[in-house]
Amino acid sequence: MSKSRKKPEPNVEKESPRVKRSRDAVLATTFELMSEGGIGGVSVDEISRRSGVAKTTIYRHWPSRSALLLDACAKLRPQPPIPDTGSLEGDLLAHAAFIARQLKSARWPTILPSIIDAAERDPEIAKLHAQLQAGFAYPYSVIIERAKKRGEVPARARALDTAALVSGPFFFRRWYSREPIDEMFVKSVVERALEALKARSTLT
Amino acid sequence: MSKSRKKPEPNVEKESPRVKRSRDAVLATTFELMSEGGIGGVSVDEISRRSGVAKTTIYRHWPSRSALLLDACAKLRPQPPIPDTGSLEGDLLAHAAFIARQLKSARWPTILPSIIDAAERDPEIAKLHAQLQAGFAYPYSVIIERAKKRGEVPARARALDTAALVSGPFFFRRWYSREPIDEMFVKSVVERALEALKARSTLT
DNA sequence: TCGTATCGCTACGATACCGTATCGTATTGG
DNA sequence: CCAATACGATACGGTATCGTAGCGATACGA
Repeated sequence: MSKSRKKPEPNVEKESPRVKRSRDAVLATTFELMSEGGIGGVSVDEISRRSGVAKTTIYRHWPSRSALLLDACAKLRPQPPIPDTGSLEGDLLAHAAFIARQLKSARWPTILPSIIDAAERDPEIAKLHAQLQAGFAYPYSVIIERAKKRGEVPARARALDTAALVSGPFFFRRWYSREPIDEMFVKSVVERALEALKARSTLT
Repeated sequence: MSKSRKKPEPNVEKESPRVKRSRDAVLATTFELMSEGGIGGVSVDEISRRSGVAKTTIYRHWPSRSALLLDACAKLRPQPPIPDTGSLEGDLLAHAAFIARQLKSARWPTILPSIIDAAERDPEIAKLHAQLQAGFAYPYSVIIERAKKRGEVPARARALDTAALVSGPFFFRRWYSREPIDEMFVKSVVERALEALKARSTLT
């Protein structure tokens, strides 16, 4: 009930250096395996082998493989820098270019399909996916909100629609048609999204 | 070497009714399992249990689990009806609405993420994915080609770009933001794609 | 320095899967 | 009707996986 009294309480806040080493090593290796083989390519035995941390130790820190996976996925949030160029067009272009770059070189685009697949059935993963999606949409909402204050777009403009109009075509190229996302494509997609935002006929 | 001579040759063309029954049952069950659990949710033992076809028989028809999976995936091609309303806008709207409907109720959208995931690493699945993608893009190319003949769009318009601009936002909603794809969204997305097609500044 | 928390190692048990082997039975087509 | 073919049932060997148990070694922190 009360804070503490007798036992020093392992103190979740300040971990012993040893447990931190173990935990970090395991999480890093897990993420690495995820990058290589998706969620399905991660096994506890392999994590143990590659990280040098004993399997028993892994199970001392996480109750199950799923828990470990969810924990490791928390590292996925990219925390993108939200551009602030002073204009809606500048912000959107900068952010779109950033996403396009990430899709080409970052590691999370390799993992995401397996998360989407798992989310299709596993509700736990679905929750994780929703969190990732929210973080992904956040920059758009900031950018649109600023544009509203500047009077560049009507108040009814919806950030998520812009996200769909910009990221949608990018994702399509990355995972479906597998075409490269060149600069021209980024520009024209953003151009289209801007028109949608400023159009009289509201989006949705 | 020559066509045939002595043995009646099992005659791949005209299968014995028994083998057809077995093959069909197995393929149907495989597809069913894929719909429920994605590619990863398919095991030969489970197919055998659920279809009533002995595992030995399954291995008499397919050399491996992968071969069976690829065979079953051939059923995925949706062969969508290509609309011909007489105008580019009508065709695109009709086709977009069809895709939107499929995304909501058909079974392949449940399976596709697992294919995408597998294609990220397995070259065999990657080939299958490319075929599916080609079939998916085909209606767009027919529609755009007709519009070119009518002079509705410049000759440099690219069908795959239109596919990205239309299907991209749909896919985004289906698998990322998980919002429903209502009729308004379909209309506005198609509107945007039309603007892109007719814009002076070329797409890509 | 010394007790305790944490660790590594090895070995389990249980399950699920792939693919093969054997052998007796049922269907098919001539 | 009869031989060839396909089939079902069962069992197997091999591997990979998840999680747990026991036990001795080690690093930390007071």
